[in-house]
Amino acid sequence: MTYKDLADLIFPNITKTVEDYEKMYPSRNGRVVTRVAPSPTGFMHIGTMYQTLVDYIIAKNNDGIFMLRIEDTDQKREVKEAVDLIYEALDDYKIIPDEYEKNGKMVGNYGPYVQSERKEIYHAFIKHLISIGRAYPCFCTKEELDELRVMQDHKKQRTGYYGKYAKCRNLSVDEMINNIKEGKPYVIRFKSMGDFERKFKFHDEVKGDLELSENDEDFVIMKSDNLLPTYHFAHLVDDRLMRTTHIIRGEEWLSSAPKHVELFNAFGFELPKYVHTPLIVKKDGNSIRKLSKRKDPEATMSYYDNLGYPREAIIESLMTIINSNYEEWHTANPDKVYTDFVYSADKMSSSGGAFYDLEKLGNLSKDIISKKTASKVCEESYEWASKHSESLKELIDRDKDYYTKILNIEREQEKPRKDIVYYSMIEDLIWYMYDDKFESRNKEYEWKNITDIKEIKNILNIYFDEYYNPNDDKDTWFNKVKELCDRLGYASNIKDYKKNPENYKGNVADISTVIRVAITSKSNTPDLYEIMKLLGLDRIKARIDML
RNA sequence: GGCCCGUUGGUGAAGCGGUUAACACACAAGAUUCUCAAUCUUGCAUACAUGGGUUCAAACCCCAUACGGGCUACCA
Repeated sequence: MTYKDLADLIFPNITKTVEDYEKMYPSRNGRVVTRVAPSPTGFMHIGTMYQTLVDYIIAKNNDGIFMLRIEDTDQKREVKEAVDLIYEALDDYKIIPDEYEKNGKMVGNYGPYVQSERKEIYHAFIKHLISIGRAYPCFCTKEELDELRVMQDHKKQRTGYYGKYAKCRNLSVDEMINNIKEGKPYVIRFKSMGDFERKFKFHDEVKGDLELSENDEDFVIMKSDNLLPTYHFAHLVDDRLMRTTHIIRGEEWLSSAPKHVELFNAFGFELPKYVHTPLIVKKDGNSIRKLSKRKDPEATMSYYDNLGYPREAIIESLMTIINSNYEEWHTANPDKVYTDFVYSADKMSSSGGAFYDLEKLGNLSKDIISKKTASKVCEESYEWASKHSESLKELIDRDKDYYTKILNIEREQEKPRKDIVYYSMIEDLIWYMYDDKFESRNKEYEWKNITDIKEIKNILNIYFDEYYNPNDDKDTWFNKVKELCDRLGYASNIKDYKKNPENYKGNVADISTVIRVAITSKSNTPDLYEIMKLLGLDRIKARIDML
């Protein structure tokens, strides 16, 4: 019996060869090809988004092709609907892959793009390996492997299935065939020819030139339960056949790179470029760790959606981690889109992990929102509210025009107001502009220096009877407030007040605060003049009567 | 335990043998026709993990130590 017989026994129905597939998926003539390859685990991790951006940028920079491939070889972890979630997330961020598969519809000629649909292809490659004696069935049980590990551990040796410990590699072909015929369960392992003591040069686009030990493990390439390949083997087959030129993946893969190199060599395939990106980490007390979906809500893209950050802000903040010179570039080129930025792998931080800074995100975000027009903010916040906030949606629905005007306060000016960080905070910022909310929601007036209600009413009565005119422009409006100050014994000029506070009952800031609080109940609001204009005299009077 | 990667101010991060060690966030003070959000100005920190080398010269090169991270699965 020969290896060929063994291969035929294991894969009797596989007739296509590696060469056939090589012809079916020809080289793409030097075009850059990247791919993001998430597993459908039920949520979109921020790290996946980060990775995606790198893939996307590299493809866009080089007029290349960006693919989305679903890695669903682990059926135990799979979650229903998770695939849709991935498409949705990319869609939200307007990152449209050039090649992908959705609802059974395939876009691109190098698919299928879902690993569970590629079984036959993997099998053809494995069959080839078996027939040349570079892969073999392993019948070791879970218990045996555990035992081996414990033993190696005890002897202080490297754990793993390699060299003399790889006992199934020494089975004769006849024994293997007999075992299979007896129905013993098995996995397929790669037969390594490597020597752990030997080093080879490996170039990583981020880390530079490295020296790694050769792989000597007979690692599993096909699982026993679903006959699907492990990541290592799928990477080889998929990225070869899809002609991926740049493998962008997290740093955690660096240590298995020797496996991949040996695999590519075994087939005589040219190695793609590897871009091992730092992980997104966070500080947890004294230790640093990967962002985890269980412990860190901010690890999941839905966290940002729920809060209502504009997507550009997320992209922007991720881009600054990807290449720290991005921010500088963007200030120099404010009109360009982020895909115009030229990514360089060697500028990527090679240090342990990248911290995702929510504070920085907030800063970026309010800057971005402040630069949008009021109607744009209206539109986007409405879209957000439709999914996440019934009450804000209701408020907008009442009168879109009025809502837009509120958003427009201090917006159309050289340095627009920056107080909205994300859309979910809008309602908290503007509720007092709605009469019913004002009446019901807050009876606590935030009076500051002047708290005597008689004095307050006195100030307001005089102001509204004799000074306020809705038709005044802003300068006139403020001058009248100052006139009122002078008349009532408050300093209209703060500098004067600071020099001789004992000469006055207070100053113009105190008077402004009284008006502000009476009308809005809050001591901090945007420009009072604009608020009063928007509210109109009747509504203002009604509010003052409520005091 | 073994193998690999890393360590620059409060934080992220430039730097690639000769720099006053950028820049951004945060922070502090002052300024502005009202509060807040901003904006402007200024400031800010004993920042190159430690100890040895190599060199006329080291954050940058080499070696050790410490610390952090990753991998060490029929998970990706």
